[in-house]
Amino acid sequence: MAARGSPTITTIAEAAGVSIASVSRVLNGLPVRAETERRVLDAAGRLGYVPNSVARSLRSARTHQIAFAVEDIGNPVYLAMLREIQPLLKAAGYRLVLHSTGADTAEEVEVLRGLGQRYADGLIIVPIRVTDEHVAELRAVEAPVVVIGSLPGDGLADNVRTDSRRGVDMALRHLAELGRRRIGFINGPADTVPGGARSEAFRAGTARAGLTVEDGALHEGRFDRETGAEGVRRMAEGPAPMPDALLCANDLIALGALDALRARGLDVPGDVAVVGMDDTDLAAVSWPPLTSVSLGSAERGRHAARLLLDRLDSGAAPSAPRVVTVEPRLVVRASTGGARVVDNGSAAG
Amino acid sequence: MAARGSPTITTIAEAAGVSIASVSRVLNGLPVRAETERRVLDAAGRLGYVPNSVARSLRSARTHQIAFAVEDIGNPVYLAMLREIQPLLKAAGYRLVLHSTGADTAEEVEVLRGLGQRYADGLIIVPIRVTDEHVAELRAVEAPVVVIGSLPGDGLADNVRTDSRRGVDMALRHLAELGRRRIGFINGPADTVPGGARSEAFRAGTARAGLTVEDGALHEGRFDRETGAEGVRRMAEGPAPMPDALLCANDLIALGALDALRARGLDVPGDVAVVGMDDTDLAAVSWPPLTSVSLGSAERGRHAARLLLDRLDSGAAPSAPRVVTVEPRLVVRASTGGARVVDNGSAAG
DNA sequence: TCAATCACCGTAAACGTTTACAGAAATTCA
DNA sequence: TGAATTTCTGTAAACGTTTACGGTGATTGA
Repeated sequence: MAARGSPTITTIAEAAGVSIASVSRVLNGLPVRAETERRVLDAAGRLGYVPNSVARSLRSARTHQIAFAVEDIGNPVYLAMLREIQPLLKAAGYRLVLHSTGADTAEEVEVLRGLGQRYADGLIIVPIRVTDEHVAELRAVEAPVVVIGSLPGDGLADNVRTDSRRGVDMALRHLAELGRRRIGFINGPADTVPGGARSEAFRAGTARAGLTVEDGALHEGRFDRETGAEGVRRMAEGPAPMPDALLCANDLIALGALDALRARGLDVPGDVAVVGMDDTDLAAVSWPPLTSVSLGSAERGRHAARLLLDRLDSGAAPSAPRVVTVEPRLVVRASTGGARVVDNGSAAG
Repeated sequence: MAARGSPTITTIAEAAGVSIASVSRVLNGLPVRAETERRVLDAAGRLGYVPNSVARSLRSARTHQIAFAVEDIGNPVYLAMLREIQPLLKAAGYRLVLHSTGADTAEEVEVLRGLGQRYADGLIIVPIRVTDEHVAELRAVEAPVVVIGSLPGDGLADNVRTDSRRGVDMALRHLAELGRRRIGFINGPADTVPGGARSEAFRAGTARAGLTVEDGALHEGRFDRETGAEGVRRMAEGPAPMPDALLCANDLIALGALDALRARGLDVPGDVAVVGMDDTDLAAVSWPPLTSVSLGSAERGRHAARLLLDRLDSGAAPSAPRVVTVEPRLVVRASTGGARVVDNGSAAG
């Protein structure tokens, strides 16, 4: 048969005058006679043979692909994770399949279910919500999954979390030290994983610090700039006195707040101190530079990748799911005062 | 045989009391008797059957995956492309495999070569340099490839370009209208695709406008913030008078320049007007907001995805490679004056 | 020199699909 | 009712690998 299309192991075998088994052995470094090896390598080189990864995957039940699923890869938090995950996977010989699921919870579940097609050996997912369906699929799925963001029940899957409560406390303590007492809070949707955690953390933190927070100093919207601006507008135009500090549930919200404050002629940090969360690249770029609670996005990504690779590579020992918690840090910039100190929070309870 | 592991088409066939061919037919919507369909769907549902995509790919020689390769996905330009590409691919039923190659040219070539493994049906690549090896691989590769960024020879591959020269001209014209005459230029590496194009465009544009550019008003470094700051430092400390306008080869450089100008007490745009390139999200966030030449990153991504999907889906007609050129736009913000006008350049020659 | 051992190699089966082909069953028509 | 036609179904081959198994030829030891 004349060689049509790309050469396969069969083409090489014919060209080298050996069997396909010998070709495979040479290609996989199994012991063969020197002469055989020479002829196979020669033929393979001459014909430009490249092994077909699909056939390999079918035979070996390993795709050497790992999926990473987030709501929106444009979000700097997920991007920071991706930037850590990608090189680790590459170094371990895995390709990365990227899913941007969008805000629709059903799509996340769809990704989980899609793993059944076995196009990937494992999955790292950052769910925006965790529904019963998520839980059911997590139980059912066979491939290893690492979830970033707190999971409800124990033992569902490997889990990388962050300590939102601790992070919020660090921000509140910092503001308290600056003498701020009227703290406002602008949040994204409270029914999401991060929105819920941060709202709860704010409630708990202010309560513990003995601060009373008026209703007018709370605003809930989305995790975007408009929400930050809208929150400031409501607070400024409402009956209550303007807060002297704002905690924003992410940096985008904080940027929107900065814009709106500037537009109203309010000085930051003079009139209002502003703290963001996530410490994305934007925080360093904005003006004034934004104090932000780092929730260790990059670190969470790194841990997730490590956990998954561990499960995949070190035998198939189905050990119990592990939980890793990443410590938050407060990165102080000009939006709360001039000091450029990094408080790693190591002394907190 | 008891069903071990996930159910396959064989498991379903046994459970339904039909042949594997019938199962396949039902699953693919080919005509079968109503009774057969019922039994197969029933068994499949009961056992939670999910087709194995690897086996499908092997049989059909279609992976339904498309690779996207860039130097660094953290770069907002590539991110903007990705955000357009991803949903288009998803809608067309393709998964996205992401490669971040790093600055190493050899890795880009490796990605091209890797396509021979047939893990993807096509590739969109944004080369940072185009070497002879790139060209050779592009000729050799069988799967369709779309290159973003100008290719040297014609007909190598589908190609999406931007008109850097035109974009630079728009910026220069804008600065000229503001009365600026001493234009400085801070570039990234001139031996990269974008660096080369932008350097060339600046040379041509200033020549055409009859502007003389002194050596001291040129700086070349990397495409990062430090380079912007360093460029400003050199110009300010050099013997020549400080330029009254700076064109920066991307927004990151421009942000670094803004920082350095502020640090030296120079007013933007009063003393120095600053223009960035790429019009990334950062431009809108910075202070002052940055006038920037949009090179249509999102649009380029969209075109690339369309070209590729076209080739993949509309028959295997191996038509001649196509070239799409995206028009630049100047987005005017405060860093060159207060006006908030978008000049879409439709009147330019 | 002959048997026992060893190194290497080829045949064939398997991974989970899709599909060509031929045969069986159902339907149509006279 | 019987033949001709149509519709449906099952068997087997194929996609490109890896690998168990058995066989061949060379090498060793007496």
